[in-house]
This record gives sequence, C-alpha cells and structure tokens, in this order.
Amino acid sequence: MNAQDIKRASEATIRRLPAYHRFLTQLRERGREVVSCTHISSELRLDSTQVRKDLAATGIVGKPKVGYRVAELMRSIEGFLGWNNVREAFLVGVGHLGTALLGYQGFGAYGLDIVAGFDSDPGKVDKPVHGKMVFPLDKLPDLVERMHIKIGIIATPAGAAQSVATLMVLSGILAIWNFTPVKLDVPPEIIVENMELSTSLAVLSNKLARRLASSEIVQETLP
Amino acid sequence: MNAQDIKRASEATIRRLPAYHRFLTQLRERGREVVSCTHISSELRLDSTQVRKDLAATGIVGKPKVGYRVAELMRSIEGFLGWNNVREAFLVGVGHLGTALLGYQGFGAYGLDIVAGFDSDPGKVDKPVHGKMVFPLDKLPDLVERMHIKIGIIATPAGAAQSVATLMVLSGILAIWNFTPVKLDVPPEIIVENMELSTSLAVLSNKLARRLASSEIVQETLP
DNA sequence: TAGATTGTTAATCGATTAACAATC
DNA sequence: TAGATTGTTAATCGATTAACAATC
Repeated sequence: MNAQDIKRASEATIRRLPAYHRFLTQLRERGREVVSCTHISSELRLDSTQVRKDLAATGIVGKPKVGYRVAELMRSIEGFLGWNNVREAFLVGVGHLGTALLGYQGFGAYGLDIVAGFDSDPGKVDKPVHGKMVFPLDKLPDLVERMHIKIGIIATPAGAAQSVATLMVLSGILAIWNFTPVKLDVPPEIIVENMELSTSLAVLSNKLARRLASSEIVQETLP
Repeated sequence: MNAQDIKRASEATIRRLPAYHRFLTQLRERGREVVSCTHISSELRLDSTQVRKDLAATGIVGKPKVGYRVAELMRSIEGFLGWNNVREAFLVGVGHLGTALLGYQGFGAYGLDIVAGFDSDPGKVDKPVHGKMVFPLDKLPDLVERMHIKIGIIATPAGAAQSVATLMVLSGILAIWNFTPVKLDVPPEIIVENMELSTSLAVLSNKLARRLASSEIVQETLP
C-alpha cells in the first residue's frame, strides 16, 4: 500500500488494530497462513462485523469462505499504522522512565527507533544509556534539523514538559509522545499523543472503588 | 460522598476527570475558590455541557450564576475516582520500567501506594529499590493475603505476564494494572486496566504517516 | 432585578451491531 | 454444489452537542 492511500479511520479503530496485529503474530508463529474475522473476534471477544470493518479500513481485501492471508493482513495493518518504515525519535528526560524507554527493545516492531536521549542535567549527559547517546538539551535543535527527526518523546518532570515541547516544535519536530501529565500547548498542526498514567489509573481505581463499595453493601445486607 | 453512592459513568467521562482534577489543582494554587464549567471547558477545549455532565456524574451540585467551589469539586472527583483513600499495591517485575514505577512520586495523589516489588530473579531481590523492598515472586501469595493487597501491577517481560496474573488472582488480587502488551486471561470479575504503549504509539504513528503522506502529495503537485 | 450559570431534556452525531446479498 | 465468510447497507445504541427552563 502506498503511504498516500492511508484512509481515515476512527481513533477507536486505530486503537484496536495493535491487538489484532499481536494476535496475528501469534498465529504466524503457530504456522497459520489464513485467518477469518470470526476467529479473530472470538479470540479478542469483539463483534465480528467490527473486526471486519476495522480490517477493511487498513485497505485489506479478503476472500469469502477463506478469510485473510495472515502475512498480508499484518503488512496491511503495519502500513496503515506507519509501522513498516522505522522512524527515528529523540527522547528528552533521562530519568527512571526515560531510561526504561531508552532500553525498551520492542519499539522496533512499531516502527520506532529512539536514537538518542537529551537531558538538562550535566551529570547525565555524554555517557550512553542502554547504548544510546545522551546529549545536553541545548544540542537538540541542531541535531533535530541535521538528522531530520520528526518524533520527540517527553519523559521529563512535569515542570519541564511545556518548555521542552516548545523547543521541540521550534526545532522542527512534528509529533510528540508525551509521558507527562501536562496538557501541552502547541500549534494545532503538531501531533500530540499523551501517555497518561493518571487516566489509566482513574479507570482502574474507579472500578475498584465501585467494586469494593458494592461488596460492602452485600456484607451490610447480610444478617 | 459515601463510597456506596458512586454512580455509573461512561469510561469516556472517567477518562476526562483526571484532566479536570489537574486543572483544578492549578486553580487552587492560584487561590481561585470557585470555577464555572465555561471556564473549565474553554481551558480544556471541551463542550461546556459535556463538562457539566461529567462533573454531575461525580455527585457534585453547583450553584447557578456562581459555579462550583474548587475544593469541594476536587473532593468530589477524588471520591468518585477512588483517589481519596490510598490503596496499597504490589508491583511484579523490577526491570527498567518497574524500577521507574517504584520510584514515581506522583501516585500518592491518585490514591496509589506501591509498597513492595517482586521479581523472580534472585539477583534483584532482598535489596530495596527507591526505598521499596523487593521480594522473591513466590512470597507474593502469602504477603497479598497478610497485607490485604487488592491491586497488582505487572511490569514483567511479556512472556511472564500471564503466569504472574494467574498468581495474583489466586492470591486474592482484585485489580491488575498491566504494563505488558499481553491480553490477560483472568476471571471476569477481576478488573484489568492495560497501559499499552503500542496502542498509544499506533495513534501517533498513524497520524504522522498520514501527515507525511499528505505533504508528499503537496510536493508532487507542485510544478 | 438582570443575567450568568446550572441542570435537564431534546436533537444530533458517530460508532457499534444486525441483517443480508455477493462470492469463492 | 452448499455453505462459510466477506463486504455493505440498515438499525440500534450511546455519547456528544444544542436548546432552554430553573435559579441564585
């Protein structure tokens, strides 16, 4: 699929595609060559029509009675998500989380390669972390321009996030993956994806609070 | 608000509440005592009716012409999300990510206290990480029971995630915060919240791929 | 009081699910 | 062929947005 052919799809669809891709990886490892929507939907507990529409959004065309070829479907999803051509990224903030991200091996499968880290702390720079070089933050604009970097990852303390985002945008970064809880103020054409612990934790703790509250009621209504 | 009063709300509403809470924290720091939905909605670029309905879901009642008292509204959101009474959690997998999570100072504001780490690697146990004790994994069931722990955090390699989840459930854990890309197979009454890097990255890379593809088209149509 | 803001009902929008014809 | 599966259109569902009465 040509990059220019990437269709529009709802964010809900895009968020489900990685789960399909992961399941397809497992199928491929087991030697399966074809798969049906029915199979995928029963495994992931989704509606089969929804799976079919999600897959259709990536541009794949299946064969009635047969299904989809696993390898072809994986390529289709990868092309749609931009996982087929690896993109280089810079990470700012080499603290605990930043160090973990610099060392994470799995990003290659998602088309991401973190090529360097940046930090404003002189004590952290000029020594590699997990084999990645760490530079002073003020070197960022020059290196972004020279290496044509498009993706910036922010893993700083919250207080530094906005100024780092502004610096990234001025340097030519187009997309920011934000690991801080700060709502970044950037021009509308800049892509921002927030990886917020608090949002995820809110869902979990609300469900747990409801769960514990209802079991209290059960206890109270017992004799 | 009594815990038993926690109403149902859509997951979309729950996911927006932490952003309101963060904005309210800023207002409180600036000394603001009351706030209107209009103010919140313009700041967070949301529909004001949506904000009003989201806040109403937490049980707060505002005053026409005035708005909501900031402190009261924060307490209402905290109560709804279960952030008011701190809950203790165990973390399994003291690798790079696990270490970062053990050291993260911000969880207290969200009602979470990670009290200990666990790892199957004998080289990692029995020495504290960021002041938190790390135990051998096989000590988990006994300690979960004795300390009445309800929340488990999985930050292991993907291959270990399912067996750790099963161990947690057998030990009495009610809610799992899963930092691996594995779809966990647990009983339906167990709460699972997935913190998936791949899903977030999929949204970002799809948008970037579309963005870069459209700018290619622009270039091609130039003379 | 006048009018800004809440709370609520109605309308719209978009996503999910159901139905079914096309097809290998 | 028969029937399982795809692709697509229609119906349903739920969330968002608009309208407006209540109220401090």
